[in-house]
Formats: sequence, C-alpha cells, structure tokens
Amino acid sequence: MPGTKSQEKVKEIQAVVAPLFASKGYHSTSMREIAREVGMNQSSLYHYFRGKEEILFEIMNDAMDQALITLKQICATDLLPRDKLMNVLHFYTRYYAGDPERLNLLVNEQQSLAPEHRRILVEKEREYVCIFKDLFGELKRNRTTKEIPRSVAIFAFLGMVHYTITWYRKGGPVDLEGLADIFCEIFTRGILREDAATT
Amino acid sequence: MPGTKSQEKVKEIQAVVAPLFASKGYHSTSMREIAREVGMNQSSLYHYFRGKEEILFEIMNDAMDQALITLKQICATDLLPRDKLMNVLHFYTRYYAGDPERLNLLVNEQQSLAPEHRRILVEKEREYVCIFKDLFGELKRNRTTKEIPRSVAIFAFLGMVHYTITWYRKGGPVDLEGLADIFCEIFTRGILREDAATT
DNA sequence: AAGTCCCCAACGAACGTTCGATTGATAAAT
DNA sequence: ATTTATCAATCGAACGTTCGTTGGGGACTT
Repeated sequence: MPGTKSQEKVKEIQAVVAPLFASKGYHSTSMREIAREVGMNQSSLYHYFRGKEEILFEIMNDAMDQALITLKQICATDLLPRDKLMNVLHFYTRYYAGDPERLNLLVNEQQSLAPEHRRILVEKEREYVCIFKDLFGELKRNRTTKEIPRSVAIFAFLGMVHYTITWYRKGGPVDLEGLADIFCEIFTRGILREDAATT
Repeated sequence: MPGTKSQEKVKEIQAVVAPLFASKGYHSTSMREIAREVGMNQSSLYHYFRGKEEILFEIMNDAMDQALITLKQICATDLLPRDKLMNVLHFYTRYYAGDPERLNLLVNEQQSLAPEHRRILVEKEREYVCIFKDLFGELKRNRTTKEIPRSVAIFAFLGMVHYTITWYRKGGPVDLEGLADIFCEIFTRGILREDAATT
C-alpha cells in the first residue's frame, strides 16, 4: 500500500533528524550525515523530501500545529479565565520542556527556513500569540491582572518557557509537573513572599 | 608601528559584522559578504582576524565581559539584598534589550564557536549564574523570597530577558525603563492583583 | 629595511542536489 | 498462469556551487 509505508519512513527520518538539527544546528548538519544516521544513501532522502530545508520545515510545522491545537482546546473550555490561564501555563511549560529536541528548532532555526515556509510559521505564531492575547484580555477586563501591557506579559512568559530548552533536563531535581507549578507561581505571584518584609 | 594592529578598524569591523551575524546567522553569513559590507577585500579581513570564527568569538567575548563587570559592580555594593536584586534585574533587562544585535549572538550562536572558545564562554556564563545564585541565596536566607529552587528562579528570569531579543524593539510603545520596571514587577510580584479575587 | 594594509587570484574541501540504473513488489493484460 | 508494465525504493557517482582560507605581490609609512 503505497503512501502508508512511506509515511512511516518519513516520521522515522524526522525523528532521527530533529535531535541532529537541535544539537548541531541546521547548517552544520549535512545531508551526508543525516543519511548515515538514518541508515540510507544520501540520494534516497530525496525520495521522501524535496530537499534539506523541507525536512526542517515539516518537523517545525508539525510541532507548531500540535501546540496550537491543544492551546485552542484549553481555551475553548468554559472554565474561569483564571483557571484557563493556569491550564495554559501548565500545558505550555510541559509541552516545551518535555520535548526539547523538536521544540528547540521552533525557537532557534526559524531563520534557516525558506522565506515562504518562514511566512507560514510566522503566521501560525501570530495565531498563537492571539490566543494568549485574548486570554489576557479576559483577565484584564475582569480585573484579575494588574495594569501591565498584555504583550509584555505574554512575551515574558514565552521567554521563561522557551529558555527551558537551554537548561532544563528531564530526570533532574525538578520534574515536569514541578517546573510547571513553579513557573505558574512565579508568573502569577512572583518570587517574593507576600508578607512583605522589606529587609 | 609594528605589533599594533589598528584597534579602531577591528572595532569597526565588529560593529558591521554583529548585525550581520545577528540577522542572518553565523553560518549563513559569508566572508565575501562581510568584506563587501565592510568595504574591503575578502583577504584583507585576515589581517585583523585569524578567521571567521574569531570574529564571532571576540564580539561575544566582549559583550560577555561587559555584562559580567557591571553585574559584579552592582553586587559589590552594600545595599539591601532586595534592592540589589532590583538593581540587577533592572540593569540586566536594559543591557539585553538595549543592545539586541550583539547580545543576540550570545544567545543564539554559542554552538557556532570552536570548542576551545566555547569553553571560555561557558566558563564565564557559569561565573555569571554564580553571581545570581549568591544573590538569591542571600534573599532566601533572610526569607525575602519563597521556597523556590534558586536555579529555576534564575533561569526563569534569564529566559524572560533573553527572549526580548526576539520581540522587543526600542522606539515601540514601551521604553527600556518601562520594560525593566514591568519585568521587575512580574518577576517579584507576579501579574495577578494582590487583592485576590478569584473570579 | 621593516611592517602595515590591501588586493587579485586561486586552492581544496564540503555542500545540496541530480542523474541514471537496479531491484522488487504489485497490478494489468495476455 | 504467465507475461508485461508500473512504480516505489534504493544506490553509486558525479555535477556545479559556495565556502573559508592562503600565497604572492604591490603601495605607503616609519
């Protein structure tokens, strides 16, 4: 059955390539190296992908779609805005810190894409930020949050999470749930104790 | 005057190259392009630098040293730990968001360095994190902060700041001081109002 | 005479990609 | 049932390009 089997192979190749790109960078990973690591000839790769850049794009695009879908699901529930926020923060942290190899690319290799592919991802990213903006809009409207520009708050959170790729390792002293809890706490309540001793 | 390579020219070249590397990435910027942009022949560049990678390293190294010096100065004062924290947060935010072109490299091009150069910068980065760790240690000891693992708090903050390179532009609706204020507020007190209405 | 600064031309290596051919399985035609 | 046609899947070999770097040689200053 043509099409089914090849889809498996495509996924397999992507699974091998993602960590390669993530650890050495896109431009420093050659097609020869990819072929060797996958276990096939260099030219055979072109049976599954139009070229090197397409491999990168499809990995990034899949990761982006996946995040987008879950994010929308959470926001479509009819929880209190505040609980929605907590769910989003939690999910997003676990998603990024839990699959660093694929998501590394989303953060670091945007500029390695062809302009057309880049545009597609930038568009989805915008969609992405809109979801956050709507949520923060709700929160601000019912005076749950302080008078802080929405975008700054959003980007502050995205920064916290995206940076986990650099330092966080599963199996360390903090597990994924713990990390998500801490990020929620810092982002919503801050690191200082609430009984404000000024010393 | 033998032995003294024109320090001015070196700085000038670095000033041209930093934005190039920052916008297109190290590997996608060729020596030919650098030469064209600087306005000299390709081979003339080798009069000032041993090679392409050395250009990158020296830019990154300078930026790192500069941050390290100021950070140490702030922590060497005998302010209250809490005020020191505020000063550090403020400075660090302004430093990163204020010179995105050079600091972009520090965040994104670590992996483009030769292993020996990489090791030097990683060492300085460690020194860097130690300064933060000491400061947070002080704060935790006198119960100014919550019981949050120091490293997580530190990396959360570093993430917020490093990410500004991606989205923050001077001359936009939020100026540098304002941004630093907001980051301080979020990081220390969180985005939620303190009179905790749960709706 | 020495050293700085710069250019032209070229080298060798590595890269992404393409071409042509071979294999094996599947489906259609005889 | 046997042949034929088709097509996915793989391979070895090579192509053309671009890259970072070097060698050699001029011009100008000290």
